[in-house]
Amino acid sequence: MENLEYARLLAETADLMEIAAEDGFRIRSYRNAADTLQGYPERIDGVMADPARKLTEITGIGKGIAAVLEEIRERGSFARRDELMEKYPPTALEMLKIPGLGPKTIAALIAHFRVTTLDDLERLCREQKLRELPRMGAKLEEKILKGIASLRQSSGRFHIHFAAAIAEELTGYLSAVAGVERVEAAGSLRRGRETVGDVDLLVTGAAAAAALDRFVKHPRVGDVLGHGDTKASARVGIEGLQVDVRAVPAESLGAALQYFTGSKTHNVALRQLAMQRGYTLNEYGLFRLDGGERVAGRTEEEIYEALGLAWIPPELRENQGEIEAAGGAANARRLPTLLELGDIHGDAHIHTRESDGRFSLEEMAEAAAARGYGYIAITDHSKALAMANGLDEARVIRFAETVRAMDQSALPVRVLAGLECDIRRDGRMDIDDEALARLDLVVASVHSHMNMESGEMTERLLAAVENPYVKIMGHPTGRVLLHRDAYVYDFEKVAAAAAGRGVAMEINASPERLDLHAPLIRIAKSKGCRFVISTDAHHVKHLANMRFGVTMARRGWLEKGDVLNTLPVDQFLGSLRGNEG
DNA sequence: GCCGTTTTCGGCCCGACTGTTTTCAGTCG
Repeated sequence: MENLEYARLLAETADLMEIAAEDGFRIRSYRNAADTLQGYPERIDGVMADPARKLTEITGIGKGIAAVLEEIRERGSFARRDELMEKYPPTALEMLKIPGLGPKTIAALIAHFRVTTLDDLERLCREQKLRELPRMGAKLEEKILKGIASLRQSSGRFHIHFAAAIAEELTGYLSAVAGVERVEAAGSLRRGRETVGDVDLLVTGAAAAAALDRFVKHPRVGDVLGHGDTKASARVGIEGLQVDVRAVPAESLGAALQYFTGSKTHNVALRQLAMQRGYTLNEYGLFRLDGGERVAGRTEEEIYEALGLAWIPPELRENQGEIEAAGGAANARRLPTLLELGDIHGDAHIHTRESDGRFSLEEMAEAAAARGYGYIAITDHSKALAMANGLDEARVIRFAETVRAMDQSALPVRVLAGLECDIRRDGRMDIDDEALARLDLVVASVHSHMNMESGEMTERLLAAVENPYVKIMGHPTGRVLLHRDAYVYDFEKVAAAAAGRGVAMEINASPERLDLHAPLIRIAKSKGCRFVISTDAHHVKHLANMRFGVTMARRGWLEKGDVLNTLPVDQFLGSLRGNEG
């Protein structure tokens, strides 16, 4: 079993324990252990199989949780979890995802109304029954209804890093089958959508059909939804992500990739174009309307070329002007030369143990060097995030001095002194200017009061942009994928102000945020904004999330020149607000 | 439940807001 799955069982149990009002410190231990496992560099299964190793050597795992992990390994669950699952409906965990609904309220609803499904809960809210209970009222009913609606919308979708990991695992597994030539992921995963509903894999080679048989026997495959000669479909892992594997003849791989990559609207537009030019396009190739002769299909490039287009990178295939930009004479084409991961030279939003990160400055610098970066900015939280042990003015100043005093030549990369400073309700910074002035860069972010009225929120962000020390707007819309919507404000107005003041927009590469997303990136660019792609890493392994931020930038049509952290450190610093020229 | 230890039990993170009250429980970050 994967570490992630152990972690998930522990975290879910912690949620249920909270509803059961068990001891808070015990719950935290379960959560800590789950976090530890999630970030643990080795497979836990391997540690357990090794008689020379002990689980309790891992910090955060003691005798109790070690026994739980052994039990999970043997039978996939453990006693405490089984009891709680028996006691509460599975929807209890779903309900926790509704913002504003916490364990206490859920426990009360279950005890009083015997709620077992989201439908039950929805009906109770519509019938205004919740207000019969103490401390519950109209606002809560409204909030829950909204939450259920957005939960329904997002259910069945998965974060991109999760889908990518499964796709990569299966690609390796299927590629190892003798007689398989190529395995390619298509679908929204290939386009780099921030969440995906299912994964599409295409397999070519003499043994493509054998690969389908192998796929359904994969140890993590659960329900097999279908299994024929050319297609197998199954749910993978305990999360149940649907994966479709298709056997494709090599001569039509390009056509199949094009077809299954989509998007639907891109393909509709492309087929219309094909029609105008006397062709018909399907997953087997591009054919002449008169006579049915096949003119392309082995590669995507030859299909686009036959239609008079440059090859369009999958990230752009959303029918947002990419077909027009790819057309015309070769020298008149307007497709951007998209940014690539290798263009990135530094990471400008990183947390350490000073606030809520899990590693030291030196360890994060080491990990950045391993990625070939030249610099990082350490940007821990400011004091408004008390729970994250945010820095107050004195600690900010001390931190800046510590970084200045460091022997930078002894560090594996250049380390910049930064801060992720909270934007307060009134738009002022959480830290006074005198302290901010000591830093190399300030990322300004909203972490509170996310439900302000649009006009007020706009004013708040405009005020933040006015602070002379703010260099970057952190996760500008505040959305948390599959969990919380963006806060509402006049983005164009704020983007225009940021462009005017030289404040860069962050593209937060954390797979849970991916904020900004493509449509807003294009708006910001049209207003003259520049961008910084940052991982918001709280763990050394989070630095690898940069690829998802780059994908987001590509979806937003960005080129190397739009992104400041493609520059070497001195030019990067020089390009930030107030340092230009 | 974990950790650290003055080895056998005490400490573990908390400030602010919201909606409901009329002094505060629940939620969030």
